[in-house]
Amino acid sequence: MSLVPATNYMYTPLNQLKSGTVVNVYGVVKFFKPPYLSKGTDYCSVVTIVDQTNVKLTCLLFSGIYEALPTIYKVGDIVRFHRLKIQVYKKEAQGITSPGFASLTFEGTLGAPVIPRTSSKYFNFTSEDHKMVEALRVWASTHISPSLTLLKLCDVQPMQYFDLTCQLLGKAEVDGASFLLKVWDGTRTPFPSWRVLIQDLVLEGDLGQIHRLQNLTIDILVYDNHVQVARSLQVGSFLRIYSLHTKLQSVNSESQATLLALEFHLHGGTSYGRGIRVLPESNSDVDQLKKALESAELTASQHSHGIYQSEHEESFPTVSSSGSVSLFEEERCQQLSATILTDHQYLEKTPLCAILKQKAPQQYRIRAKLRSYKPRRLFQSVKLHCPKCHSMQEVPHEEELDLILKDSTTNTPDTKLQNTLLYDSNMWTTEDQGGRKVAVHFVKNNGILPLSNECLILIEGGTLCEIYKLLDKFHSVIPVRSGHEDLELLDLSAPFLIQGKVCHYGCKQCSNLRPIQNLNSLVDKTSWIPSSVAEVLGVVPLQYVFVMTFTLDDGTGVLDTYLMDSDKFFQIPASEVLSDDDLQKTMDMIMDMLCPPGMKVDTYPWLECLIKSYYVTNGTEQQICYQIFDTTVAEDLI
DNA sequence: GATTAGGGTTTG
Repeated sequence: MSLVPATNYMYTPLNQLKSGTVVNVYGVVKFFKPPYLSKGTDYCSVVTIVDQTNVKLTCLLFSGIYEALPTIYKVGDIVRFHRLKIQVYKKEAQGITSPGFASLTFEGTLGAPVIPRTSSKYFNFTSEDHKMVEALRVWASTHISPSLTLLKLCDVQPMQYFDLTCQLLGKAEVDGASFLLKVWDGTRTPFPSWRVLIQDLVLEGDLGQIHRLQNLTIDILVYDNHVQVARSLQVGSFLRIYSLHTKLQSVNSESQATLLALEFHLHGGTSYGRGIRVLPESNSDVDQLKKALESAELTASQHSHGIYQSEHEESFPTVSSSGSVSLFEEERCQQLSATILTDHQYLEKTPLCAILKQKAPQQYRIRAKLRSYKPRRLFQSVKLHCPKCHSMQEVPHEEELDLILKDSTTNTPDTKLQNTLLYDSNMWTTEDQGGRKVAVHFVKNNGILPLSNECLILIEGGTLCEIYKLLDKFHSVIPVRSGHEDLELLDLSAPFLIQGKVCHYGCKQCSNLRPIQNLNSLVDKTSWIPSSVAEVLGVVPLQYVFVMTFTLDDGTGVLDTYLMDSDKFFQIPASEVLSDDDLQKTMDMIMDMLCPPGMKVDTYPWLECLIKSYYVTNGTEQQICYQIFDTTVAEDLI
């Protein structure tokens, strides 16, 4: 530091920037793309900062040297830029590196030590800088919401983007466009990770460790521009992977059971800061991660030692409850169980300890208690499932739905498409909302308008609130827009049919939309059965399902099993539960009955269940999963 | 010496 002549740097507040000037600035990172190789000659990092003036500045930072770009690990970090050029792009100020650009980065956490991260050999750092950093920390603590995207694997949900801090255990070439990373963070995902098929020999890493950690490891596929970065990573290093995408996939296995697996993708491109950054051992998050890994490793090795022993024992014979159970006893058991079987009553009961030692696929009848279940919140357990491609997605929230409807109906209704043989039309112009036009088309039955409670209406430009109001009076609503020759369905992000308070969605991948006029081919134009409407419109309807993990315990062993069910298990339709307070209360009641809060496990009721076992395959190893089937909650509980 | 990218998720 002493080699640098004492310079008094002036820092320009972000609300006083002038185009064409070169300035020094301080700011809190609001958004950033970790450095990546640009299509030119340099590395690039895009960083948006904000300061106490509440003005944002997006900066384009280029350098031929990766380390010369700011070492930002997360949103909330504080940066100091020297010699940043201000220019105007799309009528807004923009920062760009100018000759001699240099940066310092600090942790943004209040109270954390103020240690600059930089690759500069010599830099100016005074008590004034110290004060600047602390002032920004204080300001940010009340003006910037903490990032919610840094998640542990145990907290990830199907279908989300998040940032993962992890250790690299293995890597493998998959094909030119994708590369496999095997990582862990010491916690277990709510569903087992998918296993990407690779040739055994191409996996680089400690195979023994990967095998021992089993489902504590996840498989991440990285694509396109991330492949070469991934290829260069050192096994054992600590990483932060930004904007990692999860997707829950169900695949029908040989045993006909549905396998649920969580996929992890780092898609191509750098949108939303997608990328990978190596974290140094000195990073405080790495410190915490290491502790979590150590304790998880300990548990895993104990566990794997147990499995090792059991592999050398004779495989456990299927235990029948008492040789032959009398019919009377059988009935009594059924009555005492909170769940009953809807088929396969002839199967004999198997203790969980025996199931845990057997191969898949098998079907079992068990009697156990529900120790715990996930997710705990009802709305998190309801998903949309495509019976054709088995993809799983979240149910859009009402606010989301409102936006989807707004976004997909920007064009005004075309009067040429109104009043056809299929429907009579009416159009309104709203007064207070900038003249928004709403068209409603009343679908006729053989040229005659039916009673309103049997009438399907097509609506253009209506808000969710307006649609709900119309549903009080009319049978069903289909949101549409004016196409070139016919009214057409909106993008399948929007429901293709709404009845009561239930939105019926279609699968974007499997549907092949057909013209609205095809509604004419429906013979029955009064009952509007969703599956029939879907069929004539070329929509593959998504099914509402409950997806839950039940941890079952019968005193001999503990088993995690999945439940994927539309209405048979709880006898509550998953499609209606989100919009019906009474059904929600019933659901909560059932769950409290099956797994009473604040009570000892001994006092929980017994559940009689049928479960299927099946394999999740992973080139070198196989993991067994279990799913509940043909079981229903006893009626006297509902 | 200019270029790179110019925040706003893939569709594997």
